[in-house]
Amino acid sequence: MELLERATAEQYASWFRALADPSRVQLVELLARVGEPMSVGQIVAAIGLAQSTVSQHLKVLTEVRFVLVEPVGNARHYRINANCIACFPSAADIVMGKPAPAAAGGCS
Amino acid sequence: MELLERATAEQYASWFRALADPSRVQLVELLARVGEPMSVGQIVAAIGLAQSTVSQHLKVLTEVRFVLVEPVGNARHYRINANCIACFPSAADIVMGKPAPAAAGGCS
DNA sequence: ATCGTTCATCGCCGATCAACGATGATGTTA
DNA sequence: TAACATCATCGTTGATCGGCGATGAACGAT
Repeated sequence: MELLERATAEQYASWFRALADPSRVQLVELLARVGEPMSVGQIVAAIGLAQSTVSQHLKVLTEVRFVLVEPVGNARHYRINANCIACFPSAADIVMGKPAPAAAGGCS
Repeated sequence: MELLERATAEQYASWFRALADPSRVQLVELLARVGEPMSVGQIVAAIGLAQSTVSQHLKVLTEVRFVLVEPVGNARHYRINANCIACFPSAADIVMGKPAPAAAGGCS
């Protein structure tokens, strides 16, 4: 009756936690729908939260690599990481015992 | 530049939030691997947390219907809701704009 | 060099969370 | 009825979170 490795469980949990907030869900959906990179200013205008708040959400999403950054001029362009989204462990994956995507932890 | 409906985003977020804790990930994985229903006592023995804590986690998981309950004697048997797990919205689903599973909110 | 723009970070606050022990509710068994 | 077993709920504590305004760092333009 052993358990899923704690470190693995924490990895999964951190991925889920990144999407455990409605604003971040909206943010991800926005970036995915728009398709092309967006600046923070554009995202702020679309989301309707303070700039600092948006920046914080973007930090969370980039840390788990759901979102990628690219500095352009003095701005920063954020875009969806289609790769990581695709390899996101759905609950079904966990349940069915599929191995962690991309060799246990690395999302390109 | 409109957004994903707020209520929809909150629905998704609540699903993700249910798995945003490593102990609950372990719990779900355990129930899924074992396959058959487990009593709270069995789960407590396997997880190694206090009974009240396990009970609380089970409440969270049943509220989003990842887990189902069935009273048996004076015990309660918890088991994976394979249905709901299968229809769990992966990040990819959100991104690709798939409709919410099971007519917007109902998991059997 | 001095603005103005763009964005990250800091500090704060109220709210929520995870964990626990203790208690209560419910049903089984003696 | 009287114990006992099983589990949910309550109340508390310390930690984390989401939001904001303010400040600061980096860069382009004047």
